[in-house]
Amino acid sequence: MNKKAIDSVSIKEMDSEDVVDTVTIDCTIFGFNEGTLEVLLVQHAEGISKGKWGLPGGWIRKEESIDDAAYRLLRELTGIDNIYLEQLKAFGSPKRFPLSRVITIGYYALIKKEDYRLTPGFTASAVKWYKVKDVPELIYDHADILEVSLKRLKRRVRQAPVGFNLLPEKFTLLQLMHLYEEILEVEMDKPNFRRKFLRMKLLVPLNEKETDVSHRAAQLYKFDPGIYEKLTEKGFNFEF
Amino acid sequence: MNKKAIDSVSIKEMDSEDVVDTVTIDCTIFGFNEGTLEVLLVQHAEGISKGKWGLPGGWIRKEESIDDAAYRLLRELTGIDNIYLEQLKAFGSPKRFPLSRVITIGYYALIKKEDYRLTPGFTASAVKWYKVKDVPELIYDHADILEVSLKRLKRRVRQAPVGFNLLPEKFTLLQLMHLYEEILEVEMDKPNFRRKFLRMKLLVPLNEKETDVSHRAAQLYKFDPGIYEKLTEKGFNFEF
DNA sequence: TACACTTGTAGTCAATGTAACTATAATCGA
DNA sequence: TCGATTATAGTTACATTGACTACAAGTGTA
Repeated sequence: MNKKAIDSVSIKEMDSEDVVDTVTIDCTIFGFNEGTLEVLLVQHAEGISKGKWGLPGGWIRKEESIDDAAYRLLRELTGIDNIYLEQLKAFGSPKRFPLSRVITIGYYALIKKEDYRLTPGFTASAVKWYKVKDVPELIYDHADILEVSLKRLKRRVRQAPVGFNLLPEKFTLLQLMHLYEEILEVEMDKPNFRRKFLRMKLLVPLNEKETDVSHRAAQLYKFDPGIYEKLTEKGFNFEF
Repeated sequence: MNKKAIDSVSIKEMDSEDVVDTVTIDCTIFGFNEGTLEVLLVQHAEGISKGKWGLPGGWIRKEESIDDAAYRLLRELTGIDNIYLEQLKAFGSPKRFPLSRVITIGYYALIKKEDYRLTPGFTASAVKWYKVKDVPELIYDHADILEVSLKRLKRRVRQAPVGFNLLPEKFTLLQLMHLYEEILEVEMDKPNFRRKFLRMKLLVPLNEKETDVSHRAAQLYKFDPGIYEKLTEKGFNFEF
């Protein structure tokens, strides 16, 4: 099988044949920008899907675990090392990939856009942030994978404070609320949101306020890593 | 690769080489018996894992989806057709299977033990129900898969009424409560449980009561398939 | 400088759900 | 008929929530 034809994105892997050749990884990378949820898509430069957009992905090396492969691919694409990453599930329709039987393992990642920088190795093919509500047609079953990612994110965000991985280090309560509103597609009440979130002691108020706003500046917060970890493990229940 | 050596359980598949040879399926099958949660394990009859117990599994045919493969394997093993089945995730440590690089896709299933019957094709190798708290050492990474299955079941049972798939058609409120207690490993209060569950209108009281009990007979219920479906999709929130 | 406007933050109140109980009803076996 | 056992109903104190109102703190403008 000609891997070059299959997936022009996984440039680094194409040189080596030392990969599992029936299983790939595809990853939905979420970012949050000015109140809007976005995904990172790549444009395939050659092969049968030339010109079309898809989720970034690649091959698994024979000597690495699938999680390691996902981290590696993400690092290669975004330059970020400490990333929030979770496996979704495997996608395995027999016809999902037209040239041969390839099963793909879906992942989704949450990144702080401020940390993100495009790495040189990838500037060859186009890479672009798309608003989730505005993605173009995707190759293969990537629309499926994106949809499952979104559902999973919606569920996850109500059970653990993973949303923070999309926000900058310092943020206001309103930013946080807008994040939840955007992901869950609901409208919330400011005072109630505030009360609820502050009660769980996850947020640490900083000695800083917003700057450059034309109204009363809001308190900036960061989150308490200890409580964050506890809540991520134990989970909470965030009903709206 | 000699598939016979890898997994003696997937007898039916061994004859055919028309399978994806780097990916398997392994399935945790849960049953509920007299207040205890059980899993169905198989004993490998030959190969490197001879005599050891593991989760039932097998190969994926080239022309079937992975979900179809899981259903097929389950049907072959249990004789049940309409089974509750959900994919867990893929497991892919490079060394999880000693002979070659094989990635496995974990599933978990819930069955009503009354429906279960062992099929002739499988009586060759030993098949046995084990109490979840009493499983023997398992091959490969099957202990991992079982652990993830249990975690998933715990989470799922609080979000949708999937627990019913483990109960017989007709059941009492107390049986239902014991099921939740067993899965979630908590103790509950009868009156409160009753009130909470009845309020969601999921249960339909039958014109029948328990028989052959040496105390006041309890009302028998079945669940309302319409509401069941709605709740399974929409989810609920069952905190205890 | 005063005032309007915007957004942040605090507090109120009724409705709802829950945990921990107590109390009563039904049934069986002795 | 009585006592034991389990089903089912009801009570109460309490916490959480949603929908509000009110006020504070800044900005920009007349």
